[in-house]
Amino acid sequence: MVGQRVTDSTEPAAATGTRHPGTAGADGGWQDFSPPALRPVLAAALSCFMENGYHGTTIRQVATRAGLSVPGLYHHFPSKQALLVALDAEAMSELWSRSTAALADGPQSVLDRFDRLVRCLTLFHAHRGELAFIALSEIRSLEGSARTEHIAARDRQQGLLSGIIDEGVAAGIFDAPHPRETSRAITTMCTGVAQWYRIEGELTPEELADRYGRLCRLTAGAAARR
Amino acid sequence: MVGQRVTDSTEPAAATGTRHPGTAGADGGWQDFSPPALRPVLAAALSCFMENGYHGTTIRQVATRAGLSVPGLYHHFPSKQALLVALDAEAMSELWSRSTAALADGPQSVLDRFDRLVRCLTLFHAHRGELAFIALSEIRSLEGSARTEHIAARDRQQGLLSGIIDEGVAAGIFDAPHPRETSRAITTMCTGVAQWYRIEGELTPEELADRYGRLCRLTAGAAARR
DNA sequence: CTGACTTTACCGAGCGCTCGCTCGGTTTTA
DNA sequence: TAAAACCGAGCGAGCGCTCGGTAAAGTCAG
Repeated sequence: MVGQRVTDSTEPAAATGTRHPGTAGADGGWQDFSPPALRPVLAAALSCFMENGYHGTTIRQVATRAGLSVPGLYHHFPSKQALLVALDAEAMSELWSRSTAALADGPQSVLDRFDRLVRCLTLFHAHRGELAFIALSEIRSLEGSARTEHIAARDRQQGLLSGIIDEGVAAGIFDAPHPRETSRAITTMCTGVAQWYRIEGELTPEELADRYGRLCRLTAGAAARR
Repeated sequence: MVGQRVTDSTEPAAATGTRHPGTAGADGGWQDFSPPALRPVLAAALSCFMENGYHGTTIRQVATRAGLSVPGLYHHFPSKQALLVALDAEAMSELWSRSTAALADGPQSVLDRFDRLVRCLTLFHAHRGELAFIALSEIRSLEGSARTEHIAARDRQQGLLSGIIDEGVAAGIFDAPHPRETSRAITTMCTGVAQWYRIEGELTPEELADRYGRLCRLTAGAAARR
């Protein structure tokens, strides 16, 4: 019941996807955030979920916002749950592919990789705030295996940062007597961006990423740049 | 429809409340977290909301968990919304009274007040994680004036920290070229504790507060203690 | 190019169910 | 003996979802 459109919807922007232009794309493209590029029905679902949450949203609201009737909506997605699962998968896979691209792209010193990953996290949560917010806040609305898979993806993602911090502590780059809490704190800071950042606000995502880059270095116990 | 039981429910643990023993109590009591002390119906509602969210919870589930029939539940609270509003008010007022107590209790240097406020935030979100989590994640489920009031309370609360950071920057205690983002990041770190901390885990809230105290000092651009 | 046929994209109406909430009581406590 | 605490039964509304279709956009043999 859950996982058929899901695998389908994972397809467009999957792991190394160079399919759509400007998605997560080629070598250094992890900083390009041109078009949101969600299918219209998913975009409608996302904005409804943002306003009222998953359980607070009715299928009729999503249909109306997508310019469809209820059966018209069900032509594209088999259930309300599938909409959430597709949005969640989109968020997790885009963040993962951008993160791995960011780590691969450039100098490989611990501090360089740390900076790029923090920048990637911040940019993603600023540019894709709504998507990230739903993926974070509606975990408990995911049913059955979808929840398990989300948590696995989240842990894998979190492992990227905590791995780097462990490396940096071992190498004496970071002064962090409790790496687990340090890593947790930095992750929380960056994902928290999705909760308050508005693209219409004073700061561009890039400016924010600069400032958060400095803050995260401090938090990790490294010297601030410049 | 919204705000009648609400004002009633704000009463027990309000501002300077010394009513229930061990609530937020006297001078230095901001670190005492003995009994959760929620009315049983509210405790039932809280655990349901934690599992399924506000909209995902039915009034019948809350009633069953409270050991009541549906009309029995409505004897205590006039609506489902009133349950959420009461939980939210409880969270916000307890955090506020503890925070102001923490600020007043002890040496008044900027760094001392910063440390105590961070400690208070961390302890609260560790000990009262469920309450804080619901208050944070169900804002959009609050209807009408309840939402507005929550946001006002949140801004007031946030003002405590950002005020101290501004002071510290002005005094040269903190090296924070962007105080707004610094303050936002620290708040996010501390409130984020409610999202992952489990009391059954390895760290006691007090140990966590020690570690987070250090991290927050670093983030603020102050020297770490010791 | 045509016309039969298939596929894709959609919709009006409505089913069965569960929701929040209430009526009109009874039992328990003070 | 009155107030407080509680409940069985059930109302109207709205929920997720489906039935049985229509309209338009390919597809392809002749």
